[in-house]
Amino acid sequence: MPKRPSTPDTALRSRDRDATARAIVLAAKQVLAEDGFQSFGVNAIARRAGCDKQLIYRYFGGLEGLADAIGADLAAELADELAPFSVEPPPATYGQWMERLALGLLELLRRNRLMQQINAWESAMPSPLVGRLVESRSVRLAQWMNETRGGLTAPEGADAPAVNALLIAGIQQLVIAASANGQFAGLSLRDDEDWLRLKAAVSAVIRATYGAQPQRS
Amino acid sequence: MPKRPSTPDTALRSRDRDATARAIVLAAKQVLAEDGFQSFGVNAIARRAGCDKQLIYRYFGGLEGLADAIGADLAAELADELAPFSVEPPPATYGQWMERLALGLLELLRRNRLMQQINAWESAMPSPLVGRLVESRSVRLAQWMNETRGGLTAPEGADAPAVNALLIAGIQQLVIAASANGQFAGLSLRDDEDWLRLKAAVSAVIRATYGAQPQRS
DNA sequence: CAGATTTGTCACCGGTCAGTGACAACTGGG
DNA sequence: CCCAGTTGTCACTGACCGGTGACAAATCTG
Repeated sequence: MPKRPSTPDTALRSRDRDATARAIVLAAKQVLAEDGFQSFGVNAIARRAGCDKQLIYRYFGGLEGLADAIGADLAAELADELAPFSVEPPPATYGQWMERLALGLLELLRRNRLMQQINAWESAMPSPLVGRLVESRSVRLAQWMNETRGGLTAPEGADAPAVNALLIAGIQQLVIAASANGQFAGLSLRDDEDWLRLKAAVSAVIRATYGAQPQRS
Repeated sequence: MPKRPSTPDTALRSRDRDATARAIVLAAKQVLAEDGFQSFGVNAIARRAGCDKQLIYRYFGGLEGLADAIGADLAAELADELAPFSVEPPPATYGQWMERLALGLLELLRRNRLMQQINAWESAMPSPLVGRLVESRSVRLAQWMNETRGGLTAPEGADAPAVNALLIAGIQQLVIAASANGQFAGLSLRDDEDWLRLKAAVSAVIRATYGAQPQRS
């Protein structure tokens, strides 16, 4: 046979733009989830995707366009992960709703290393790049909250937005810290028992603040 | 006059090793506080200190030694900032103590951009370098907590370590998010009124969880 | 004064980064 | 079959990084 310069059986690595673009998005998500936002650059992503970085510029117009593609990907993913928490019977009180939301968010965030990295990135060094990633996520989350809250309102005297922001921020920070250091403020956060203990504390705080009994009106 | 190659009046920039070392530590703190841990490198610090990066290696043995020097600096600073919260009359209940601690930490952290950056750094990408910065701070804080808590103990039924970690994590995350984005989860955190509102929420949560009345025993 | 030491500066090395232009290899339509 | 367009690769630039060796300038010590 005459010498064929390359790719004897080219069936595997067929020249498929869509497949390559998908591989790049996947590689970018992996790089971000596993190596952190420090490594989120064209070189590392192309290396991981097994293609040339030039393709990132050609197919996505650079990192920003790629971030948009990832954001769209994430929005769909988030919707899927959020769905299980909606099918249960609707909460009877605002406190029940918030408790379910907080515990669900904790569990979801704990198992999703990609979202952890995005949150850490957003906190550590906000940039238009990470902003594009966050946008779709927060929109989808707010939408889910409105759907599940029903007509429930917080008890009078409690500043629900402030209290909820405090609790969600705490959960987010604890998940990030656990992923980074395995503990926070002396509280170990490694195995499931540790997390069960924290979840109990979250429930206790919410019930104490919003009350366990139904609201009037 | 004959041509003198450099520094016509060398009185200002006298060759003083200690002064130069202090200038480097100051520059490093400024770089970290203002530009974030991304910029915490020998080049940026030397540029800001107005000297050559070689001196960082000579006087501190590299970035790690410099971090140790900053840590010592910070420990003293923290002790000064913590002092005002100790002079008041001792708290009567565990909840009062925790409330004072949480609000004090919030205020302290909010006004100290350097500690914000260190916390963000620690969460985003733990490294031996940032570990050296964190160590002295956490030791000093734990010491202060033991001194001010007196003999107070948490009410039975409340998992104080978990609840406190949740609250402190929330405060920390909110301060960082405010510094980065001016808001969190839709809660604006820009002017003093916003912070007053958050502080009220912190107090309300702590009182609801630990109870406003004194503990027995 | 003379020589050694300290203090400070500069130039350079290898490496990684983002971004770009040129080119090779493959594919499909005429 | 041939040619145009697509897909992918490679080499290169310029910038910045951490780190180091060589050297100039000031200071101290005898």
